[in-house]
Amino acid sequence: MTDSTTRRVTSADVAKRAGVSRATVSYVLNDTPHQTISAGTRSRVIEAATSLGYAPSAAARALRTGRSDVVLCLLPDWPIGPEVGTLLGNLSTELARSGLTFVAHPGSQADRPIADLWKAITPAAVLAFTDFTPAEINAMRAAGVALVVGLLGRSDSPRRELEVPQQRVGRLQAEHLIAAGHTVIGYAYPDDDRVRIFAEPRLEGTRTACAAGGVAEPSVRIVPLDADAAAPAVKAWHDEGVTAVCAYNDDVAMAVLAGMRRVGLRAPADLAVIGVDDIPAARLAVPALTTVTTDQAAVAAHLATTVLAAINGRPVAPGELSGIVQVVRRESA
Amino acid sequence: MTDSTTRRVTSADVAKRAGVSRATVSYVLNDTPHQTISAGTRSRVIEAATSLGYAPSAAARALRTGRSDVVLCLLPDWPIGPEVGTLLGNLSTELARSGLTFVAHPGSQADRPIADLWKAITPAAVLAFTDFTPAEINAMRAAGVALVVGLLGRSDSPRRELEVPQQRVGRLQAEHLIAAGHTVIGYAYPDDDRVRIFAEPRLEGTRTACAAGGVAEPSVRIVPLDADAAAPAVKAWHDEGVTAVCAYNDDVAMAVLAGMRRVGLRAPADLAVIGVDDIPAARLAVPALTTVTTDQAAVAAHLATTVLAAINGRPVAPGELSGIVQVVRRESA
DNA sequence: TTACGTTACTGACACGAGCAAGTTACACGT
DNA sequence: ACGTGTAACTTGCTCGTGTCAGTAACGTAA
Repeated sequence: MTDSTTRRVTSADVAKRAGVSRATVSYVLNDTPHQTISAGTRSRVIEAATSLGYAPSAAARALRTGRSDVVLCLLPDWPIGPEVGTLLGNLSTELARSGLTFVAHPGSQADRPIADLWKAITPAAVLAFTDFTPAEINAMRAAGVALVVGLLGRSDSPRRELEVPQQRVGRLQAEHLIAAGHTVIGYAYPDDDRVRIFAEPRLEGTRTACAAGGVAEPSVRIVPLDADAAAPAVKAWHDEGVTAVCAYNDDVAMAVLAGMRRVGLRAPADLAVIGVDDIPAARLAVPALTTVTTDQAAVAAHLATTVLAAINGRPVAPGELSGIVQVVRRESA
Repeated sequence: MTDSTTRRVTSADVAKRAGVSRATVSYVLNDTPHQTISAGTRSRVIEAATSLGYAPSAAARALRTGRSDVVLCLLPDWPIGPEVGTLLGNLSTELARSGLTFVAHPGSQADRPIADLWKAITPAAVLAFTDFTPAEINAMRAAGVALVVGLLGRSDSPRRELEVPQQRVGRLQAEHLIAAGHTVIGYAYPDDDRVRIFAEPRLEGTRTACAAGGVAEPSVRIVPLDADAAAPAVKAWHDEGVTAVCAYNDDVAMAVLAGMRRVGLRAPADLAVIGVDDIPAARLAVPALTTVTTDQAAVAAHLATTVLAAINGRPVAPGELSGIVQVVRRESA
């Protein structure tokens, strides 16, 4: 029965109800170390707090401590797919377990100088898919942000937690094709420049696998998401003797399939194709698309522990990332 | 050259630099009404603020005013597609233009009682795709949230800003098919119960269009995202005399196409199919998928003005929503 | 007894910004 | 000269918390 005119319940209300001072309430509710509280008082405070439905004001807390319990994730300006969506969802769940609130800020950073953004939220940590400049990182640190992570980016950035999974994706694609006996491999690179930060590490992984498997460097071609535009690339590969291609993702893989149809080639006989993500359309394609999935829950869990460790000042545990990506074997490769 | 040890720049710093009191700084920077400030002072304050790189602490501001300039959007627990992604991006841009910060909270509400969430952020407005209970709405109102919007939901909810666009989508699908001469229409309903809030208004729109076009009620069948599972539904439609189906979205539409392939039917000759969303895979399908797109930028703009109006206490302008959805004509219908 | 330590608290300040109420200084009318 | 009005400020309180520095009560040892 919350009355509309009711003011916010503050810790002073709890204190009055429990017959103690506000400080005591704070100590009890935060389990402040080196503060001795008698069992009786503790339970009285807790009882009062729950019965009043007390929840501390995040604004006041943030003002006092200089940081909030919000973890801010800056999303890239290109449309995110369902995979990134589930990754964020899992990450949110994982962080919530530790009392952190995860929020994402969509839209290009150009909208609003990102400076304003983290000043407006005062987050405990900031994650972003792209890089930060050293100046930006310093500014955030100074403003009380405990952790700044660029998930992907230039090779000189300190932390790039998503880099390894992305490379493994590309590696696994190539390994699958090489194991199937292919020796001349192509790489279908996306048309959209904005996804370069994802595409580069994947391609890198494919290159690594080719080198390790004693196979020539992959032949990289840009494949637009259009049958007519994809056809020339497919034809060029075929003329080159390429028998299998790793595609940046399932959309690009489907563009390759569409291009093949235009040129009169059949998968996997003339050209094997393997995608990434396992979007719903992949299993419905003709032929059904072989692809690589990532265990987003596992990645999220790893990311969450990294964030938590950094916020609490503990050393960051080295991630266990094996088995995080897997091939979904269908017809196209 | 921001030194790492530098503390946050406060309005007191600006005041000192400009040689005025803190209050004056506040008045200048907020254009407080009924406060007269001389031009000289005003420019000195502004100069000091910009040269120091001052940005007000959101925490302090939120504490004082009782609300922040954050607009919180609760995302549903099912994976969001690229369309919702761009909608959020546009909304973010649109709101940023008015000084509001848009953030999204992914993950199921079950993670964390939503009460904690808005207490932790103290947003100016809360948007959600699903409904709120009246108790939740009251609690938020009491806590200073200016606006609570359930974008979709039960018919007795006050505001459902996304309802109309969704209905128009379904209506436009059917209108397109009826205009092409079809008289027996099916509706391919999604397998996933979680998207029901989107599916219901779309189906509703299709029903409306059928009634208006003098055509029988659409034959609704659930179509899973799997060729084998979709085949029986397709066969049943064909036996029924259905010549065209509206699909919930492009994924479902592609499942229908896949099911048709299993059963040996061809689109659009034996059965016309129309999807929703125009995902990249739609144009790459065989046959290329006819579909309906929504102008997410326009929807975002409408949503943004609604939010702004409500926050500023102005009456909400009735939305101009015609021409927001359009058919992308390809081969399948 | 005094000195000292521990337990279990309380009082008061600080965080940074907004805003009501008070204070000058100056112009204007009578 | 004196009130009145207004432009152009400043002083000081407030929002709700976390936390440092007390302090009273109660031992306990010398």
